[in-house]
Amino acid sequence: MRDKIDRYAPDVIEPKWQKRWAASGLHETADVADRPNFYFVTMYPYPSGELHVGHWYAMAPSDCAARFLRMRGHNVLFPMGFDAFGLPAENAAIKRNMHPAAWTEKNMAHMREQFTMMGASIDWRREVVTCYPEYYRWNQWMFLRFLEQGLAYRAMAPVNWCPKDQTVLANEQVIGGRCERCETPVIKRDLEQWFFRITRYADELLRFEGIDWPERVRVMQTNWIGRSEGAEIAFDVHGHPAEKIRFFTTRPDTIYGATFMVLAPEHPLVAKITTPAQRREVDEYVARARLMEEIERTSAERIKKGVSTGAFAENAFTGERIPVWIADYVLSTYGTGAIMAVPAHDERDFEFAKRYGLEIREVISPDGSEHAAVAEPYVGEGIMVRSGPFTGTRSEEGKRAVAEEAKRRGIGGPSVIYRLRDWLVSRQRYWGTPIPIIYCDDCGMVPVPEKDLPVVLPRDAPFTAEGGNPLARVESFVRTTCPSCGKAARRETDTMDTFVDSSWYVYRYPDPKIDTAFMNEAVARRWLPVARYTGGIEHAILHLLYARFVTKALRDMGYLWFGEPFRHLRNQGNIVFGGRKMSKSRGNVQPPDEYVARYGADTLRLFMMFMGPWTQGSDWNAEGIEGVHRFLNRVWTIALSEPGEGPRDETIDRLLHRTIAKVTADVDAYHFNTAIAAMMELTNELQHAHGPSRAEATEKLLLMLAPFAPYITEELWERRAGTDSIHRQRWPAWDPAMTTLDEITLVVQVDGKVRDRVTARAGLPEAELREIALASPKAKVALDGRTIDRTIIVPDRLVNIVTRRSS
RNA sequence: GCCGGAGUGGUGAAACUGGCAACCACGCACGCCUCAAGAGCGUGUGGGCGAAAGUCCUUGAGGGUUCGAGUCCCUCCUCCGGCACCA
Repeated sequence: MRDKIDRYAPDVIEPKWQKRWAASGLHETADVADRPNFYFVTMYPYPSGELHVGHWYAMAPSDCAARFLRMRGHNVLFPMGFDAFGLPAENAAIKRNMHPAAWTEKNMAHMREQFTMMGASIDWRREVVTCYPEYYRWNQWMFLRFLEQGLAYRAMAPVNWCPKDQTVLANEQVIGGRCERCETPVIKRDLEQWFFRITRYADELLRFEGIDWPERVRVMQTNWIGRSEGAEIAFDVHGHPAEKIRFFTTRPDTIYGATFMVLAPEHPLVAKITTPAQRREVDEYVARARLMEEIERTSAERIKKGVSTGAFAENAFTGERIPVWIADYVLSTYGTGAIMAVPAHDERDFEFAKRYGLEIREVISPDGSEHAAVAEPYVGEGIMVRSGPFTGTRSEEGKRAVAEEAKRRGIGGPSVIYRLRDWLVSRQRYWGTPIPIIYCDDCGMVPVPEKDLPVVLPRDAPFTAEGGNPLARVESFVRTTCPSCGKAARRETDTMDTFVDSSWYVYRYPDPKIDTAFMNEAVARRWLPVARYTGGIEHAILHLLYARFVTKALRDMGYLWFGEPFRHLRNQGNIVFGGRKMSKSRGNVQPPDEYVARYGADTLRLFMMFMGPWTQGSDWNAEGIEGVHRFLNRVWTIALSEPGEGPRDETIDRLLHRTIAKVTADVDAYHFNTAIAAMMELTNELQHAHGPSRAEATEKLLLMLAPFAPYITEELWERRAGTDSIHRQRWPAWDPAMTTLDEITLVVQVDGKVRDRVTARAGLPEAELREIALASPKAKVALDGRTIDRTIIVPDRLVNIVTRRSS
């Protein structure tokens, strides 16, 4: 029998089924079905050229879960697309003299083939490609809506600037303070930039009610938003009656210890209040701070240096004149860019005061008594001392009381600030969505009228190594007429951050072709919001936060009926190779194709899932791939051999039910590795089984394996004369009564040490278990000379005989 | 420094609400099959002592709770990830 079976040949059967599935439309999802709809999305990739092992690790298990949900009775939409705008395409244009569009198209074509090779059950009719005008016109449409709502605005902002390439860089293009391309240290430059007002949603973004997201991601977003409660207070500046220095503090209870103030070097008041005597020193310091910003300024433990402005402010609570300094440890981008410095109760202020001989005055005491000297800052809470009318007040109460007093006096009050800053969305780059704005000398800034959308990216642009934005040099693009007055005007040449594209793409999948709205609401109502979203943990903050923000904004404008895009989120860990996360830009990608050629896609899929827990990630090491390949070979042989004659085998039947229950629970929980281990165990047992139990178990094994290894199971299903595609079958059912063992191994312990193991029938009463244990000869030996105190019985598991200590 | 996550055989790893530590694999060793190689199949494989039966030890370190701890509590160490002068 056995020798008639042909060899398992993935190189033959995989292409065969690729063709057949494409021809039969197996992966096309209907919007209306006799089963409930389920929207399952895996983060789309950047079309970097080819799918590497990291992409497989993201996709293969997700595809398995999508297929599983189909067999479990859902109508699953599992779409795919490409995050097709972005800088690497532009760099490729410069390096290889190839247009970004052509480079991107070539990469997408190759990657689509690779997805097909993988066996991913993608409905390609719904593909979304963000660099097509049909897509990005809706970025532009949204931009205009945001503008109307005050959610998009233009402001001067410091941005990352590479002096050699003469271009602005995105944050992600700044690596260790240097330009990713030429490694020149990056400096800050002030430029007019476009922002999305994400801070308007800061509070709502802190709430995660009703969504099932990993704790880790919620914590990361919460920290990123960084809510702080405290007070905002303003002090007068001596000799400048029109100016006040506003500052934020989380410790208003320490205000009587504010012996000086510090402004960020970029603070607008610096130029106004600096005294002539200090001007030169201040100017030099400010210039230096700007130049060194990225590399030095952010380095962790540097010495705090600053200079005096020569000006004085008045501490409104003590009435004292206090000097105003500038120092780069105060950030212009956080709070108001100014602080009251309380050296006795803040480590940074303490260090600064020590260095420059500024007064250090204790105002919070752990025990309520005053201390003469402050050897080191006390940052905890305590009782206010030397604090005028507040002396004797506890910190918590003092915080509130001081803030209230400031409010009463009209100089401030309680306040909440966030670390989160508005989202800078403009990029001085070609390969992105043009921002739909026109500048007219007479009318000023004019939005492009909706009827004129999309503002199409011109194909021809000068791509040169000198850098700068190629779009700004395309005269035919820049020159236009004012929509408002008709006179000659200039277009905005900045393009949008690609995170804008990805913040709403999941709303496009249900009908990517609709050209009257960003989303086909009638169709989308059947799918949205996303029931399951999977992707890399590296997107925990940026993409996932932006998508939440855009969703809330669209909801408030009446375009969406929900405020959270992703109901359920799970992140796979990273595939690490050579000590770093695998990615094209890091140059450490491992191509999957050679493994596919050698073992087939099913083996590689299975191996990806077998390596370890999916959410944990893994170091890439292909050594174990042989094991899963052997497993598929065994399945092949078993499925094509005759089961033989024999009676039903209850042990096999029970194992089968147990396996179905385990695999079901495991796939649901993304525990692919243990699901595969369970199927391997079943397979190992089936090799020695015969008769109807084996026949039934083999068929159900194939069904369970189908989401993991879609090709081999489809081929075997066909050869075993199964009807239709295996991928249209229902997931096997199990009987809970059959998931228990009929025979158990009872562990007999004496004083917690294992002394014997006895085979017994399952479900015996405690009294009987005790008798069995006491009858064990080995237990008797161990019990010799001891008095039994009590016995602990865990049904079907263990009996522990506890003896009394004899002395 | 702060916030997460994790430390288990030679390796990847498993272990439900505390109940047989190491499932399933890789690798290795020996055997079967073969002219041979590969593939396939079988047996063994945490460590110590022992010829064996057996026996003691073992989940980063140390303490604790418990009849019983990889799992719970305390202290500490190491690694990975994120944030990092955030007022």
